[in-house]
Amino acid sequence: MTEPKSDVPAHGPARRRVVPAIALESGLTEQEQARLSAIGRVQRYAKGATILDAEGEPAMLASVLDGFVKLQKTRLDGRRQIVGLLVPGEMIGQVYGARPDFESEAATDVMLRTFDRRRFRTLLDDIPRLEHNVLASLLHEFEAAREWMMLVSGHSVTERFAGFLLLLCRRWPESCCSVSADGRNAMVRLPVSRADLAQYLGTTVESISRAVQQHVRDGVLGMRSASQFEVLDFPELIARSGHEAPPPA
Amino acid sequence: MTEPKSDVPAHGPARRRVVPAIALESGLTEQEQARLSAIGRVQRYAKGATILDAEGEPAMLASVLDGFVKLQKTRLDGRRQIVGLLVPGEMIGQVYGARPDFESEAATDVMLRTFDRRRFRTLLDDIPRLEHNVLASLLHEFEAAREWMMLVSGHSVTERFAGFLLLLCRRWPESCCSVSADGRNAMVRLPVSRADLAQYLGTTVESISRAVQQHVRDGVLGMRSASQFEVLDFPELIARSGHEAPPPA
DNA sequence: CGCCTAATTGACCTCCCTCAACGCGGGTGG
DNA sequence: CCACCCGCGTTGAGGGAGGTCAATTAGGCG
Repeated sequence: MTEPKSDVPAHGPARRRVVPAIALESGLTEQEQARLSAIGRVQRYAKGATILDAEGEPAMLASVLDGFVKLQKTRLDGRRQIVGLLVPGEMIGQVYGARPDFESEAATDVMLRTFDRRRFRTLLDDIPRLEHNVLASLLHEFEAAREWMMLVSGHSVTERFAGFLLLLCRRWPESCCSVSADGRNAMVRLPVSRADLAQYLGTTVESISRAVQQHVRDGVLGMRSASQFEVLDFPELIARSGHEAPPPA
Repeated sequence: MTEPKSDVPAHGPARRRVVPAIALESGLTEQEQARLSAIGRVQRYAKGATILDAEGEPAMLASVLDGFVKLQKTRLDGRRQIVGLLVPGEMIGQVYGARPDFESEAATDVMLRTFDRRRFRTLLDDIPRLEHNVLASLLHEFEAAREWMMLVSGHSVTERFAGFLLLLCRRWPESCCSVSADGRNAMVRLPVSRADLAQYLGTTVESISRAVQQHVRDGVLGMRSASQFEVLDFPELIARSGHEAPPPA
């Protein structure tokens, strides 16, 4: 259960966990689960919808059930800086700190479980195991934040795009499909537009396009459609991302 | 105690907390503190020393007592990418996850309290309050990571350098001194070399130098020595960092 | 006083951001 | 059924920020 044993070689065979399925409920008694459910509501947001405003009171907490959510901050000049992409299992909103911090926006259609922040904290005091689960979720998010940092600080756009594809495979394997036996190639579907991608990677649509075509020309990627790629050479793609290869164990 | 009431207006009067002094011991009983002390050892590392290797077994955990520690990852091309700077109160090493993840290196001379990881986790199960403190420390680190991300993704080098100075004042006020009454100017001491700074900001020593001279020419900064700056115009420096102004409350 | 390292400055060149044009598909209305 | 349009992706030309290499200057220490 902690190792979903996916057949997707999230760059390289079986790296890390794939979809964490960190659930707030795990390990809770029936009664505790009931208390948690009592204050939670499942809500859906359409792609592009703002979930939490940076200014608004952070009265809500939410756990991502499906889809992904971008965390961003608006700069003085109006540009939006993405600081992270939340995948299922991660939490939106400051559980402890009161500061609103970042805006969260639905990057795709998403499904959330929302909680009243005050009530959730009460529960947190009552149920140590819940605090433990929150901590686990937080750690996961933390790790993701560092990965994200490695990604956006990759130097060339080509590098960042390669890194993004790999990140996608590793953290969101459902958008990756049909990997060949030798693990050298796979199909990847980009769930976002070029414009979004440009924003994520801190660049422009034009540069994204050029980076993609570069990879295609070099035979690392094949393109079925604008959002459907075939990875033709995994090792080369990894090399181009500039990151460490996964532990060859 | 949680509000050290520093007279340093960490860019703008009294923003957030200044030095958190998050201690693992806080709120523990005498006996619990004794158990914690029993497995901890105070250790010193000279500037530049490697504390934890990315490859080595993560058998050790540590809490930073003094100085600061850089978290970094080595890229394929040998360049080192800094993903964070740990200040006193924060923890090194994965408390839960087993993955070594990042190398940690002493950015200045540092003093740590180190723990055997296995024993620490045992303690964690026994003392819920300790887990709570770890969580608090982690949250702090998390927040710092996002701030760091905002910093390094600032677009021009000039912007990033301005942001770094402000971050330094906010998170490490001891390196900032003698702020004038109106809060417009202050002395700031850079605790690191240009080479380190370049690494932190993802750029080169030359570009750092040019950025500094730019600020000096424009009258935003004065330079007493290579590592001693006088902030002549705080508001302008903040504006140049490209970040939101601190809440003007 | 001479050495060594850190910091600065200059010249050059690459990458990518900007502005602009163009191709393509999918709708809608005639 | 076809013409048109509009959003999206791609391509091209030009310029600016900054990385790279190299030379010069300023500080610390024997």
